[in-house]
Amino acid sequence: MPTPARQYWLVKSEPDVFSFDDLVASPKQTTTWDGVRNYAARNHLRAMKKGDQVLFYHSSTKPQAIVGIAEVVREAYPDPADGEWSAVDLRGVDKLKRAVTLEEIKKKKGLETMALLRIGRLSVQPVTPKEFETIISMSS
DNA sequence: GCCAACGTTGGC
DNA sequence: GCCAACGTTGGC
Repeated sequence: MPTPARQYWLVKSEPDVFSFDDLVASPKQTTTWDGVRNYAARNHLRAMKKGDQVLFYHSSTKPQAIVGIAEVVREAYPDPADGEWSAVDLRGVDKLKRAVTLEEIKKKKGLETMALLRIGRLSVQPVTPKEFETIISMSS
């Protein structure tokens, strides 16, 4: 079977609760991404494949920004607290040299259609390869 | 199965 | 701290 194309995602976290630095400081830089209780978000979790790249976004903080890149290291399995829901394991890969703020994303041509801007409250969302690339280019 | 009430997210 | 957006719950 051919290797499937790598997919891209974005997850939100309140840094006061769990920041990207917390992820990197975790054993093996890996944590269980659980507690998601929204069906759209759950479906995205279930679609994640090992090796997919995940933008790590800090919400409810100043400034809100994408701060790092994580990677899916374990595909969806039952949420430890409630098996009806799903969890994945994420490993912190790279902290962005420069955080890409929500304000910059709003202004950037080509990112108008990012789920981050369109679907405010979705905590796990898909990102297109082009959007991913643009964010990376903005971070250096 | 509809929809009003309620709860939560998250930008401002 | 406010409140808009919107997902979820529960009565009917």
